[in-house]
Amino acid sequence: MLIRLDSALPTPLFEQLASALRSAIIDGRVIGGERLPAARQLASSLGLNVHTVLRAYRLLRDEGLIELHRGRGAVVVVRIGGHAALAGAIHDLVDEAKLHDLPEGALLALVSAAYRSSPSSPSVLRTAPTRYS
Amino acid sequence: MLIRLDSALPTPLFEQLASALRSAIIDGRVIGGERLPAARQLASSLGLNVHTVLRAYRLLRDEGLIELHRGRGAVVVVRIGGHAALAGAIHDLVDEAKLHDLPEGALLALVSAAYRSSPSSPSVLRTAPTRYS
DNA sequence: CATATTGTGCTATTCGAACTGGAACAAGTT
DNA sequence: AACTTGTTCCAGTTCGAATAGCACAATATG
Repeated sequence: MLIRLDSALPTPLFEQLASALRSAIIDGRVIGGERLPAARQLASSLGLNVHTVLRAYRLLRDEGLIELHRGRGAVVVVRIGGHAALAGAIHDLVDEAKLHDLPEGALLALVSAAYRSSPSSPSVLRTAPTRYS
Repeated sequence: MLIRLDSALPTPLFEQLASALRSAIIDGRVIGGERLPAARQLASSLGLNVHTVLRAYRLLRDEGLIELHRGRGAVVVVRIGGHAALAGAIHDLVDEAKLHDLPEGALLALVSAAYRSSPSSPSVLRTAPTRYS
């Protein structure tokens, strides 16, 4: 597993790290049950602070992709059937978006909006209902 | 068009506004050639600063969804064939993600990573190549 | 049992970016 | 000419990321 991090990018380091690991898990390059390196070890390998690595690990744990145990480290969760369908759907969407010359940010925002369409709550209402055009 | 904004959310106001307009365009609820309300007018309607609205407009312009002209306002770009296929691909992906109980942030990060897989550049290399288990 | 390993929790600090806001300006419309 | 509308420059303030150190708890290992 090759991990490239760039502190100059706007994306936080812990997010870059989590993203690399996440993609590896979804793509099946890391098998369920496999153990990730210890946080302190990975931190010194990448020249990062332990907290940064642990934050990435905690993020992946909250997403249900890995498990964290004291003394045991981080272990990839075993998923039945894997994530092939998900990976395929992602690929299809990206292809379609590039056909439309849609930038990354716009695509992400659209996916985000669609994700929240179903169950989420708008919570606080800042403005009164408005109509235009 | 009903627009709900919430300054308490972590998402910036200009992004919330852009997101609402973007979804409306992609979903076809706003037709190509149609004119969006003037920035100052929309700002006072929503209780926002003009900059916030204009930043949302500028964002949509950079994404190729609208055009901005002084004295004329913001006009939705006319797209041949519309965005039906794109909207469908987004819907499919979100469904698949929810089947896997994948949180929104994780989904967005995966899409982002897939988007950059093809042409992007890793630029600066912060760490030496590393291997783990 | 004793020791080392590994994640958890807490507090604090520094740094930079991002968001919001005000005012003047430029280009187009009427 | 007057008005409308987006553009630009500048400033203030808030917020999060990253780092750091330390003590603690649970697990593994000998």
